[in-house]
Amino acid sequence: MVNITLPDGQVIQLAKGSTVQNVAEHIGPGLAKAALAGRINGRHVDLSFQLHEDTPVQLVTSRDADGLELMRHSCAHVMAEAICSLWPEARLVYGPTVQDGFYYDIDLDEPIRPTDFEQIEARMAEIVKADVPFSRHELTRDQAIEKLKDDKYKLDNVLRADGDVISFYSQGDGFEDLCRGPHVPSTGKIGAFKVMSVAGAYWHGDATEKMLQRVYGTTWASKKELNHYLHCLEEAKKRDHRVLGKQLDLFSFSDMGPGFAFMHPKGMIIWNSIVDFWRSVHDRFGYDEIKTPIILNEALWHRSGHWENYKENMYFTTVDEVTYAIKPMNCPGGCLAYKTRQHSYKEFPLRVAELGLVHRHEASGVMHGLFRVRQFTQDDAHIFCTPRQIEDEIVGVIDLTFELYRAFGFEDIHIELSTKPEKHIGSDEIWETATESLKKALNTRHIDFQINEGDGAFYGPKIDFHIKDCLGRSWQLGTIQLDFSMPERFGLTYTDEDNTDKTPVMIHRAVLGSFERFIGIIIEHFAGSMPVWMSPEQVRVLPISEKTSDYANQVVGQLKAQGVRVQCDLSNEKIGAKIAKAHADKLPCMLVVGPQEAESGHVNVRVRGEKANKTIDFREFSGILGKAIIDKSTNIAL
RNA sequence: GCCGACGUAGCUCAAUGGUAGAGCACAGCUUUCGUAAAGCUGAGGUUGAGGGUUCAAGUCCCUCCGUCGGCUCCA
Repeated sequence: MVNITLPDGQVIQLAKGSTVQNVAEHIGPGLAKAALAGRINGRHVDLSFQLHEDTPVQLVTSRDADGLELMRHSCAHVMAEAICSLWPEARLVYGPTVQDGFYYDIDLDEPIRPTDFEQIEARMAEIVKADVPFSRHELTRDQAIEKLKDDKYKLDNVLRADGDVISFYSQGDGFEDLCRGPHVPSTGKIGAFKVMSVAGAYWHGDATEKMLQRVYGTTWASKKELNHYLHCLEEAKKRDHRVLGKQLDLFSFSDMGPGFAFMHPKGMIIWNSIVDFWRSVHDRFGYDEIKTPIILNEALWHRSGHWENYKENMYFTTVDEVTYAIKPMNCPGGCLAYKTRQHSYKEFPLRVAELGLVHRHEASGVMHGLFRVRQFTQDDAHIFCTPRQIEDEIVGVIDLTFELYRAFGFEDIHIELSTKPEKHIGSDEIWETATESLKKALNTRHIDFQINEGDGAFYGPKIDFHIKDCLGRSWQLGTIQLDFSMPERFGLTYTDEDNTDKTPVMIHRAVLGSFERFIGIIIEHFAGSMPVWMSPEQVRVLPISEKTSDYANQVVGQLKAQGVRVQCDLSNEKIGAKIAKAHADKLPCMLVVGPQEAESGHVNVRVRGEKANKTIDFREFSGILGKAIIDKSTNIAL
């Protein structure tokens, strides 16, 4: 007999060699049916796994996150079988699960097209309906290598696998695939699935290797959950900043300049609102602001090291037989500005911000709305300080960063610290101190962080800030990088207390990262419904008919005098149509006015997203609106 | 840059190789209206660009440009 400890502490006794499935059956018929796999000390095992010694066992069902993952993994095998039966020459490479689904990389010269998905799904449905068991058999490493010697991809997988036991899974009798497992007990246990897309992917993610076809699919425990997922995808599409940017007339792109955004008047209001706020915070944190040229002599970029390391991404131009570079970064210009006069330790730390417009020639396939462009504005700053000031300065940047993020409602902030890479400059000692000061600064603020060993820039360690938006997607925004190279290369100096010239430490930092990208992120985060303070149009006055035009204009005039961005809808439309239009434009607030309101000096307020409306005195409304703007409220609360 | 798909009116989309259409938006007129889209009329196009096949190309073929989904890269 073996003693099986269940998660609730209960111990059951079963015959030696009983399977995990037997455990489920012992607990109850419902669980026996729902069980997909077992978990022993954190390791997943098949239901057919035999228990030979006392052990804790947990059962996994489709209601567990990892149960769903197993189901997806098994579904990947089913899709692989379907594809192999439709294209016998297809060679399987690698088929893992990913967020919300799975993919399978396939080497097949004939392209799989979206129109083929239906056929693949139909074949998959047959396999699932047949409800054939997944069965595991094991070989030793050597046996597996011998078996797979003619299969370049699977052989590679075996060579990369850990352990001496290599397992294979087959479903039914025809299809077999190298796989660590475990799997759901049979194909019938796979829930609702859908083939989603196909795209190219390099083998091993290496651009010099062959391009494979990566077929993406998704699996859910039920049809209902699958539909919910597909619905969510539709919803996410509606808040896509590229869609909203067009719909709300915020920005555009032209064939005449791929990757170069055109910001429209409404987009510029959002932009300038952020800049105003950004300036006020930087002013409070003791920053100066400069602006350096966009085009500078090529020689500067040789000195900075960009020529060697970044030339492929830079734009160049020649005027009067002199070659210039369009700046991809602001730091060299910042160094030139620093060098225009002497500096003393007494003026340190010197915090110099720059909303710098940079150009980077990104590969054509990577552009993506405002998220990835070829021209963007960095909210950059360079802090020149002494080594002893590093820690305090980092703490200051962290505080400033959190303050800015929180103003936009980003509370879920994740931080990563990247340390010395193999290819680096500067002594180990200085790397050690620098990394320690970054760590200490984070600890001072009691901030948890993840360490990415060896991921730092070649010139210094860095901290990256990632935020999560309302859909739970993660975005890297800010970065703080210590630099020991640039001040040296540019011969930057300051006079220290002992009257000797020393090289300052340079801290590069960006908080929002790129204005373009940040605006894209907040558009998606707020689904286009911008908080009142940065809403392009804060209030729209909607007169019931022309009879109330005068009063409406009077209300508009008073709000304008108060500095509110307000418009009046004098179109020849019924009030319902005006309201619908204002909703479509995602106005934070609309004021319906008719003879009744005109008579009493009231306004009927409708707040974005709410069906209810309320008639209040205009002065009262004006106060509420003013407070919502100052407080940076997402919506107006009556 | 690589793989695949796509590109029709301002926007969203139709059109077995056979006369390019609809809805919304826009303009004019009617209506002057009380809370999520009134009615009529009108204007709007070298179907991304350039070649080719064909009696005939939005549709088939080639090249280029751009967009989308990924890969690689990255703010």
